[in-house]
Amino acid sequence: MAWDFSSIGKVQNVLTATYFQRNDVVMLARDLLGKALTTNINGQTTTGIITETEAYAGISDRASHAFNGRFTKRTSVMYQKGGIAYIFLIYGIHHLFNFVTNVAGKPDAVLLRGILPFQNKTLMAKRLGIRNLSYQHTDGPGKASKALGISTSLTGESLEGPFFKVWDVGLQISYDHIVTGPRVGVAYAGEDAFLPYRFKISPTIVHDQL
DNA sequence: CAAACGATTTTCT
DNA sequence: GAAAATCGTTTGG
Repeated sequence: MAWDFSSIGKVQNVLTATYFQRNDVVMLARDLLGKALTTNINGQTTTGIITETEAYAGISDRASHAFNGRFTKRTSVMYQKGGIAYIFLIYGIHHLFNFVTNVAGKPDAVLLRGILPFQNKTLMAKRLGIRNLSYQHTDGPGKASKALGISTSLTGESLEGPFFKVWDVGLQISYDHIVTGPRVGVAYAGEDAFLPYRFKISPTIVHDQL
């Protein structure tokens, strides 16, 4: 079943901090699939439909940067109240974007792992250095951030604007179109490496839109 | 201060 | 499929 893109743009509700402050980060990671993330960088707007996420569940999650209450200059934003961005650099190259969730003091976050280019694809392609943009150029956490112009300098910024906004655009992703599995690159996390905290929209559905 | 290590991507065989 | 690229953050002395 293909997405009904004709409905996108008609129902546009901005997700508020209240939404992100809910305490079930795993549910939020799944619920964010199909939502739209807009960035406004240097007066330039780009939007992607969220296609893949991972949940990082606070101080008890061995895969989380905040495991065991680890509090550093980098991770401190995770402990703020939900509704802001946590962006960090990985492998010296990639800027990874997270939605900080839950209330202050509970360092939960949802990692953005993939988007479907939606608005201002021209600029996204330019940022990526690509001629013909397709989903394979935005289907990883580093690639998605690059397409949206996200860098670590925006860490701590609000998800209610002016740099970031998250929209409910009326897309309903049914359960049978969501693939669930273990998180990527967290082999060091022991038992927690096997937790089913990764969610993605079924690739066949996404491919229908290319 | 030095060293090791990544919530990855790309480019090789 | 394996390995390099590449540098800020973290950790240990």
